[in-house]
Amino acid sequence: MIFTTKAEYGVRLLVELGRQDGARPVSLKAIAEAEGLPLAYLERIVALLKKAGLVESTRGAHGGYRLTRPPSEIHMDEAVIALEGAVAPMSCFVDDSQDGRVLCSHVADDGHLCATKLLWTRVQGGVHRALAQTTLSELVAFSTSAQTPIEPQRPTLQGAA
Amino acid sequence: MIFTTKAEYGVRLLVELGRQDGARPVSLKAIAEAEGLPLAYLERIVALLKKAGLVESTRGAHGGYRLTRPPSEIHMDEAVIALEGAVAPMSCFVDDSQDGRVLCSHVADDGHLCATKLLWTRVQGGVHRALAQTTLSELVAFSTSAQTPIEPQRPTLQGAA
DNA sequence: GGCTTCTCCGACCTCCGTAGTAGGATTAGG
DNA sequence: CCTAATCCTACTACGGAGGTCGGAGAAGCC
Repeated sequence: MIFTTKAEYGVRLLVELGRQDGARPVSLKAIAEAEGLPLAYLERIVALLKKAGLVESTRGAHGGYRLTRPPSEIHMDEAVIALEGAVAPMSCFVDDSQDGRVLCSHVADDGHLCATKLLWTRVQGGVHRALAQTTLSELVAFSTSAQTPIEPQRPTLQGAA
Repeated sequence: MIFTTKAEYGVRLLVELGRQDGARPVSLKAIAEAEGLPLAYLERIVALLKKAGLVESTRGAHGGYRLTRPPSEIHMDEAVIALEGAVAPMSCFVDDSQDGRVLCSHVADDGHLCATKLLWTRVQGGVHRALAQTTLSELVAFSTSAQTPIEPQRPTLQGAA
């Protein structure tokens, strides 16, 4: 169960942008060198972020990329979904949660539902919650060696088991 | 971000075993036919569950597999870890959480930490929590068309955002 | 004892997505 | 007009997912 490097590189790219003040655009080349990532590949990744409206670009000399919003308003669920596509733990997992019914593609041969659907739904909820609770500004602060706590800011009931 | 079919098939296998009373072992062939899964592939998957001590086997005629514990005592984190290996959202993600330090393989070229580590740690926590809160007995109940709520039994503070 | 029915085990295969490259077209400063 | 940058499409290599095959042990049953 892993994300791909698209998510990894894309998030690092966003952090790199978030570290800047945003006055001037930052070129991909600078980011690629700072993070040690392949430039040509980053181009494809940043295109996903642009399509999602998270960054904007300026072409030509002294051009580059800039965040469209302050880092504190960028939640990572948006970013990761833009980079990875829908976050679903299983391929048969279409998001039909809005109508309350839980169905699967291989529905019910002999009268019983696909048991894993319940599990994957909960997992997806957990992932989505973790992503949504994390903002880009937190990652920026964390990366600049500040001691951001791993646990998100919201108090949780359960003792971590 | 998906699990593989190992997790899918393995969980369905466990549910199929949990649906039985556990008095007699169930053959893989019966499970494969009931779930419509390839028998030869299931063999490899159930071996993972056996190695993890979740099922036990009886060889020979009328043999098969059986749960080693009642379904209510089988939490899905154990099962999924047995099936998928460690649940880490990124390949560079080694679990060094016990010593509190958060480090990554590509540590810090120019003085700042790997920003994504914070994010993946939270995601992993969310996944792990969702898995640990779900027991096999819940999945069994769910699959037999009972209306198990998607949200786990624990009351949660946050409104689902 | 010899079937049959199972678990077990390792080697093998195929396909597809990930990760990355190559090469260019377009846009904008200086 | 040259250079620095984004943009865009096609191409490639590699590894793992997903599955198959053939056979070797184990245990019940006649």
